[in-house]
Amino acid sequence: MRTVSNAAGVFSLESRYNPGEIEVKWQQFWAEQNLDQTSVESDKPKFYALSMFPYPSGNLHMGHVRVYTISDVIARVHRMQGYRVLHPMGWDAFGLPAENAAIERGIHPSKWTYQNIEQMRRQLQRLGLSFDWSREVTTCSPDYYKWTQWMFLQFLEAGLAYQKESAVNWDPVDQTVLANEQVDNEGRSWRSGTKVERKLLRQWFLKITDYAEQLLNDLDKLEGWPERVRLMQANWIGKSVGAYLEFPIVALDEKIGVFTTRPDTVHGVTYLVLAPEHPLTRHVTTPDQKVAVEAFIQEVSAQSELERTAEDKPKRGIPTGGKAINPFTGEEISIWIADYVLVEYGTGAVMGVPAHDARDFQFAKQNQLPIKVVIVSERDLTIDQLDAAYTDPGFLIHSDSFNGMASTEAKAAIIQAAEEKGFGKARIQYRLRDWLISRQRYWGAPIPIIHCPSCGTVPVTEADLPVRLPEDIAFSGRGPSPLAQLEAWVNTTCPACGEPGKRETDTMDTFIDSSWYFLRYPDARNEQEVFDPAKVNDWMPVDQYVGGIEHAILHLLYSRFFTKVLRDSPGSDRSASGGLLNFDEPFQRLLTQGMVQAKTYKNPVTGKYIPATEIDPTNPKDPETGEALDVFYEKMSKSKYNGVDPESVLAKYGADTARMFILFKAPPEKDLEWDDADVEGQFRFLNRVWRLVTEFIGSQNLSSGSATTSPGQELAKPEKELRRAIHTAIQKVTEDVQGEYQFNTAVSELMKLSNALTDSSKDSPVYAEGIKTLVLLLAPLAPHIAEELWHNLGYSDSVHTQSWPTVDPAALVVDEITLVIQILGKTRGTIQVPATASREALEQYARDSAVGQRYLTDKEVKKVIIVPGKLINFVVA
RNA sequence: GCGGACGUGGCGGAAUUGGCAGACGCGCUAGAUUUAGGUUCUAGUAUCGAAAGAUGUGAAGGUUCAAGUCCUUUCGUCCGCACCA
Repeated sequence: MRTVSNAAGVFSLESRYNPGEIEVKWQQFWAEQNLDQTSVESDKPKFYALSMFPYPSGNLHMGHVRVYTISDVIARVHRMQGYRVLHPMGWDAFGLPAENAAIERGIHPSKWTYQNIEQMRRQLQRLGLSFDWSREVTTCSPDYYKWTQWMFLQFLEAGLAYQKESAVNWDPVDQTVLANEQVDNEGRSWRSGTKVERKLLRQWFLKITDYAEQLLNDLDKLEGWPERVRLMQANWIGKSVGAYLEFPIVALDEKIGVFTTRPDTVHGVTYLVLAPEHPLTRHVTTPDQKVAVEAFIQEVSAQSELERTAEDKPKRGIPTGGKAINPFTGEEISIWIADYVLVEYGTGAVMGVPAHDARDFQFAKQNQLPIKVVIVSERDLTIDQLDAAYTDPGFLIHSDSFNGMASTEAKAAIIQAAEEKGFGKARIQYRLRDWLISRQRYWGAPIPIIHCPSCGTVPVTEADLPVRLPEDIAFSGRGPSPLAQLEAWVNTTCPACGEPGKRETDTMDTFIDSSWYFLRYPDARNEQEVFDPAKVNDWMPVDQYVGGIEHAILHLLYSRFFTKVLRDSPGSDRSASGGLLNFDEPFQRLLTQGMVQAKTYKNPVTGKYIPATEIDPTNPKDPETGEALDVFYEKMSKSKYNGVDPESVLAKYGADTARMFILFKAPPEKDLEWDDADVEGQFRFLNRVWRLVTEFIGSQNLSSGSATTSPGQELAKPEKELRRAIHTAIQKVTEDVQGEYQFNTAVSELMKLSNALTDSSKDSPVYAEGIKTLVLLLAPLAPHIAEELWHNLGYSDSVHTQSWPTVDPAALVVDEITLVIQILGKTRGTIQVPATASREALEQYARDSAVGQRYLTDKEVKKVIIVPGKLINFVVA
C-alpha cells in the first residue's frame, strides 16, 4: 500500500472515502476542542442563527435533518466569514404526547421526555451540526419553567393576564378542555372520539389584542420574512375600521351595541341579530318566545365552532319578540338571534342591513324581513327592489340629511353625527382574539397563582418560583386535571394573608414556553434572573430564523407579542425606566423550509396506502386486489408508509452525503422529494472530491518541487482558465450561501469546480489553489469530509476555523469573450473576440465572421445593437 | 368567495434580472476498464428532421432589435383564510 507523509502524518493513499470512520472521529475532535461553543470575542460582529427547537418525540425525522442542516450551513459560513455566531439548540419539551404516554403506558412524562431528549440529542449530534450544546434549554426543566412562570407574572403585573369566562371545547368523556385543532371536522375529540361540547369555563387569557395594532404595523419592518407569512399574520389580526353604534331596546333601559364597517348604511337597518350566547338574549326575549329561544340556544351550543362556521351553512335564527329603535330613523326594528353571529367577534351583535350585505340579504329573504335600499349606484336613482345585496360604494338615499352623499364620505359623516347625538362612535375592530392559555393538563408549566378565599387571586411571589410540578402523581386520563386531584399540592397558604389557599391547577399552553426560548440562549445558565438584558440586547434580534411554515401564525405571532411586552416591561427592576429589551421584533429574517416528501403508493379505489416494499416499482399494483396504484409524492409519514429513517441513511452514506443531498435537491423553501438515486449521486460526488484531493496529495509527494509557481510569471492560458474557474466558484458559492441561501446552486458550483479540476493538469501551478479552495468552500456543507481532506492536505488547524476564501478580481478578468451574433434577434453563431474590443471593432469582427458573411451579404443592415461583452444583433431589411 | 404562490426536458431543478433556454445532478443510451456484480471512465441525451434547419419555458395575444423574464387575457396546480358584521 502506497503511503504519503506530510505535516499531518502518514496515511494511506488507497484509503477510500469511509464516512462512518471519519465522521465519528471529527465529531469527537470538535467536541474536545469545544469548536462549536459560541465565541464571545466582542470585536467580531454578531450573528444569531436559530432553527426552531423540536418537540422531543423520540425520533428524528427527515424534516428535522433538513431544518438543522440549513441553519448549520448558515452558522458555519458566518463563522468562516469572521462573525461570532450563536447557534443554539433546545427542547420544546412540555406537551400532550408525554402525558398520553403516561396514560397509555404508565411511564412518567418526565422520564419519557428526558429519554427522548437523550436519544434525539445523540441523533442530532450524528449529523455534525455545530450547535453550542452548553446553552441547551429544556422547557420542562424547573430551571427553565421557573422563568416561564416569571414571564406570566410580568404579564399579570402589566395587566396583560386575566381570567374570564369563555366558551371552550369540552370533552365530556376525558373531562378536559381541548384546543380547536384537537377537534376534528365532525366536532369529535381526536382522542376519545366523543362529540365535544361548548362549555363556559373560567380560563386564563393573555391580552394579545392590546398589541394588535403594533403586531400589524411592525410586519412592515420584517423585510426578511416571506411575504406570505406576513400576509397570513395580517389576515389573522384582521383589522377592520368602522363604528360602534347603540340601539335602545324598547321598554327596557338598555341598549344593544353593534360593530359595523358600514355606518353609511345605518338608515337601512331593518332588524338586529344577537349571538345566541349574547348576555342580553334572555332580557329581550318576550314571554311568548321564551321556549323557542331557549331551545334554539341549546341546539346551537351543542355545536362546535367548526360546525357553526362551516362553509355555506344556511343561516338559522329566530325572533326574540323584542324590539329596538334605530336611533337614526326612530323606526322600531325586531331583535333576532341567529347562529351566524359570533359572540367572540365585535360586540356579539350585528345590525341587519339586508339591502347592502349579502348575509343579511339571505337572512332577510329567509325570514321575510323588510329590505330597505339606502345606497344606489348613481346619484338621484331610486330603487326599491333588489335581487341581491348591493355592496359596492354608491350614493345615499332614504337617509334624511345624508341623501345624495357618496357612501365613502357618509361613513365619516354618520360616525360624526352618531358621536354628536350619543348614538355611537368610531371604532377599530380586530379579528384577533385574546390568547387562551389555560390547559387542564399536567405536563406544562403550572400557572403561578394562589386562590385565596379572602384575598382572591394572588400571584406566587417571585422568591417562591418555580411552582414545581409534583412528581408523584397518577395518570388515568379520566376525571379532573391530574394536578387538581392532588390535594397535598393544591392546598397551600396565601402569600398575601397567610391563610389557607388553593393553587391554580391549570398549566400553561406550551406555546408560552416557546414564545421566549430564543431570549434564554444568550444567557442560558443564569440562575439569578431570566437573562442579563445586556447579553440579550447584544445577541438579539435573531439574524436568521429557520423553521416550518406551520408556525406562520401561532409561534411566530406569540413570540413577536412576548418581545413587545418585554420591551415595554421593566422586569424585576421596577425602578428602571425602559423595558427589558431594546428591540421591537425578535426575528430579523425568516426562512420557512419546505417539507420532505417521499413517493407514496395509493390504491385509488380503496384509498389505502401500500408500503413500497410490497410492490414492484416498475408496475405498482395493489398486492391484494391487483389494482393499479396512484404514485405521487407526499410528506413523509408513518400512515403513508413512505418515511425514510435518517439513521439508516446515515448508516449507509454518512451525514455529509445526507446533508449534501438535502441541500442540493431543492432550494430550501421548496418541498423536497426524497430520491435514493439522488442520494447515491451525492455520495458519488463526495467520492469524486475525495479521489481528486487524495490523488493530488499523492502527485505532490511524487513530484514535489516541480509544480511551483515562480513569482511574477505570466500564467499560461489553461492555468488562467483554471484560476478563473476557481474564483468564479468562490464568487458564486459566496453569493449563494449568504443572503438568498440557494444551497442547491452552491453545490452545483462546487461540482463545476470539481469538474474543472478533474479536467486540468495536476502540474498546473494553480491546481493546489483549486484543491484548497474546493475543500474550504465545501466545509460548511459537508463538514466532516472537508475536515479530513484539509488535514490530509497537511494543515493541523480545523478547516472550520479558516477564513472564507475571497475573490481575486484579477482572476476573473478575461482576455477573450464569446460574442453572440444575432440576425433579427435570432442567434446564428458565436465568435471569440478580444475582451477589450471597441463597439466598432466588435461590429467589424462580427461582419467579417463566417456567420456574418453568410447572413449579411446582400442584406441591408438597418440597425446594429451591441451589448458589449455579450452580443451583437443585426437588424436587416 | 377573498388573498397568495407557482406552471421550464423522462425527473429534481438552473438561467448577471430583458441578451446563446435547459447550468448542475438524477435517469437513460452507447462504448471502455475491471468484474461474479456494483464501482470507475468516455461520449451522447429538449422536440421534429438523414441533414441543413425549424420549433420550443401551461395557452392566446401584445410591447421590444431581443421575452422563461415585462403587459393583457385565459387555463391548471398548490397553499392560506373563509358567515369577522
